[in-house]
Amino acid sequence: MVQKSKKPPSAAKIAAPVAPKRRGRPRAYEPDVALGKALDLFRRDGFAATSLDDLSAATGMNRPSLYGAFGDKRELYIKSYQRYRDDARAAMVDIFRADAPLRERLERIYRIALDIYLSGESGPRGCFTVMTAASEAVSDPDIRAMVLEGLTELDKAFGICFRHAKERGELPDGADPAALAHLASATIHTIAIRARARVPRRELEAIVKGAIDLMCRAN
Amino acid sequence: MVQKSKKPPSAAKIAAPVAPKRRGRPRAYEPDVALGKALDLFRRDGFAATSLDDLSAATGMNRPSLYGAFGDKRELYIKSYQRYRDDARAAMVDIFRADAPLRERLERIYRIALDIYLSGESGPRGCFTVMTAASEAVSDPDIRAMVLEGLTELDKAFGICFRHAKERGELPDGADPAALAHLASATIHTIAIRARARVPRRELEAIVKGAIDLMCRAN
DNA sequence: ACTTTTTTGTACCATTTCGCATTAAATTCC
DNA sequence: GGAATTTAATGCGAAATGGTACAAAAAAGT
Repeated sequence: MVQKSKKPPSAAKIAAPVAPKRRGRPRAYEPDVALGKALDLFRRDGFAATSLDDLSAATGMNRPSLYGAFGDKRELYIKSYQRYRDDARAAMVDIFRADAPLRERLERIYRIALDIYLSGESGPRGCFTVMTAASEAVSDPDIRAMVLEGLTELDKAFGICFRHAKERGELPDGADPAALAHLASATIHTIAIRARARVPRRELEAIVKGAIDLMCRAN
Repeated sequence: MVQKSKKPPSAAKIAAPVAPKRRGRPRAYEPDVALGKALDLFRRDGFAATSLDDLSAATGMNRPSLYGAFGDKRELYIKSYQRYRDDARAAMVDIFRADAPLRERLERIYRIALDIYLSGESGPRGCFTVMTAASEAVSDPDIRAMVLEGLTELDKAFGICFRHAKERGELPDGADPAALAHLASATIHTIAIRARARVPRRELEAIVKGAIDLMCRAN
């Protein structure tokens, strides 16, 4: 159950990613890259339209291995979503924490977001949080909770951003950081959706620019 | 192939919805209400997770009748989407055309939108355009075109709204109607997504209020 | 060399899914 | 009343789907 139950208890403290000398037949796949492939498929087609055969083919693992490594399809979807969130957070956290002017921070956040949403060999894949909200979230309480967490996490990050900017005098006194944060999230959501409709990057950047102009001049 | 090939050519000009005296066994269903039921299902579960059996049960039509009336599953989905768009347009067009103050128009539009997104017996169903963008739009060009049309139609309606308001002096000279329209659409999208994550109406209304405040005070 | 452990690979099963072929029913036209 | 026409109802069938049983394979321990 525990993520990394590799090392025998007698192992040295230092080594974590060294070869742990597992007992049986070695794995023919790397769990991390396999999960990445699964995520790619789920992001493109969604939960219901992605079959275990598809996943098996994409990961190179046969079905029993898939099942043994990640559990059933739903569990794999959940793990894929967590992986997506981890990646997205890792890509943005530095920018959210950075001590740069508001406009610059927003520009960098949206650039990263567009990179994520527009990537994909067979068309742009959008935002997995939005996709999951649009599909499984209504019927599956656990997944819905994760989605809600993803949405509020973004709201909060933007909220801190705008509160910080207001304290530094980058925004007028009347500015409402919470409302601005919701607008910043809304802009994320709208470009994620439009990306999947294959709106070209140019146009999405124009939408972002308009939104940033409004948010930076808010009163 | 033609939508309404009911009347014999000798029929009177006046009568369109009167009983057309069809030749064979009468239909046991009303196409309009059946399509409405199908739309309900598709909106809740999406294309892939809705089976023909589900549709058959919900509409009361058996599978061959479904097929005969609407074509295969994909065609039924497309017709459902068109129905959704028609309904949504019908619910909003009067407000977009009305000659009321900007703030009031926006408030009314978002109230209608929330009504649509939050309705549904088994949980809120969100916006079908957004759902379709999040699922079939990447892989199906025809559906993608419809989604894109839906997105731009909303942008345009809001655009006219803001341009009108600017001409009437409700917005400062520096205001950018196109950018505001994108923000208004973004607000639609964000509440549609959050609705499916079961964010309560109260919170959605607060988000809408914050957005309206910003849009009406835009400079 | 033999046992133990872990993973792989093949094959299978029950169920679901979509689509259609065929027959039975209900209505109008003659 | 009988032919023609349109729809309903039953049910089939081929394929796909999620999941698992079971034996072979590959490594470490003894």
